[in-house]
Amino acid sequence: MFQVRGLDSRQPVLNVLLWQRALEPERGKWSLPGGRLRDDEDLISSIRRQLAEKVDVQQLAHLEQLAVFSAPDRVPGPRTIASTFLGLVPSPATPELPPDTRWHPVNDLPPMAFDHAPMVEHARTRLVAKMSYTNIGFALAPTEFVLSSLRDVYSATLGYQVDTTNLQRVLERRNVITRTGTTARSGRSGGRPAALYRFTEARYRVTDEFAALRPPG
Amino acid sequence: MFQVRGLDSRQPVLNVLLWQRALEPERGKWSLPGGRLRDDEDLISSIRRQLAEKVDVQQLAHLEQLAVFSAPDRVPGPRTIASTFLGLVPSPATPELPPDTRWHPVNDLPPMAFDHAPMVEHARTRLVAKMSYTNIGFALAPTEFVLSSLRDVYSATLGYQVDTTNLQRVLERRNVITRTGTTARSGRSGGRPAALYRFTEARYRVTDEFAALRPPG
DNA sequence: CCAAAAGTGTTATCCTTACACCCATGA
DNA sequence: TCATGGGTGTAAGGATAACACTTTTGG
Repeated sequence: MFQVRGLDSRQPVLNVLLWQRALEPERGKWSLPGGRLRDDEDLISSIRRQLAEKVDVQQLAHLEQLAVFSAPDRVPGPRTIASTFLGLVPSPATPELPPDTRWHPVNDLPPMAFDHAPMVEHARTRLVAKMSYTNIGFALAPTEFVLSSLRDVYSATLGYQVDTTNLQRVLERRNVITRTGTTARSGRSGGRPAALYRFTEARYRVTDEFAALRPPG
Repeated sequence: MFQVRGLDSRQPVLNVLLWQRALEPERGKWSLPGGRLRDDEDLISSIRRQLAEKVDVQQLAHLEQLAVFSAPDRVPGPRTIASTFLGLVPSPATPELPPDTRWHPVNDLPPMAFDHAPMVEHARTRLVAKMSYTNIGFALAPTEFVLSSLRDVYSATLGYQVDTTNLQRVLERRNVITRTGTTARSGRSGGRPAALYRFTEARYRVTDEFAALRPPG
């Protein structure tokens, strides 16, 4: 589960939700949330159930299947196969967390249990790719937002500075974002009030199969 | 497993290898090759083992994980989860097939067992997407080839007519294909002899994250 | 010499980045 | 009226599709 955190600060950062193991093996290391699949549920239902134990699942705006990790010795004990998912939580949400659970910046991960570090890396790669040619940003941004906030969401996720002006035009041309018509109040230090936007659709969609958001330079 | 078949004919076509069920349930319908995972192997090893029973696995140039199908009732009997893979066989290869196994054009599938039809559709979508921004064509094309053959491979896979000239320049600029220096003999009806090419790398590689092969029009 | 197939040159178009400039607001 | 951020205009660059034109071969 990813979320862009610190949208009000100067440097918002993409975070991942981790859970610290209380027992051996790998005690003290951090894990992705998850658990066993029951016989009467499919993987998506299972993941939703697992996550419900950690957070308010209502806040999960997107959930998508990723790779399967199946090395026979990936965890000690009986053979276990991990099917990983990408979950996204919109930015202003602040889910209640159990005490053993914390958000961690993806660029500064703590010691990770088993093969969970490559899992996070893989998930981030998929997310970055999809920011280019889908409207997946809806699942990370607030329902209504100012362009500079959206730019922060994209910058934090992609890992490089995005130009607000061009982001606006690219997303407007693709009809990914829409003006609400209202404007936000200007900050305490003055400045022109910004127009409010929302995502045109609050459902995952491939907006332009061949589109690109290129890094600067 | 996909292969472009009929490269020498006027209209080469993308095919998928299917196997006809001899027993209930779904007797007579066609299945993707596969089988159960053993405790001491990971998914890739397992798939290679399963396929070895159908074809010469040496001819498998690319193998890649796709989606997991996990609906509890997707097959009758005990709960079974299917992890699907995309396998590619280069074009001139003609693997020996068991009698219950046949190549079928992906655009004209026979009655499919269980949820195997959407599996094929999903695999083809992934393949088409990857033709644009990776060198995955190496796994479908002959080791050495003439540009018009490569155009046929791309056309069959993508499902629309590709322009030879532009394909050449796109792939050369990305350094995906290389001239061998030799030329093929011209056909019986005359014509200038064509230069032979090969793929620069015989390993899967993302060549240009933001590249596109757009359909005509 | 002609048909056929391969290969090259050139243009038009589209998308995106970069950046200068204008606009609206609070103090 | 000035600083601050928001918004628009415009130009430049890069990649691709379209297509006319040239080259090389067999009959």
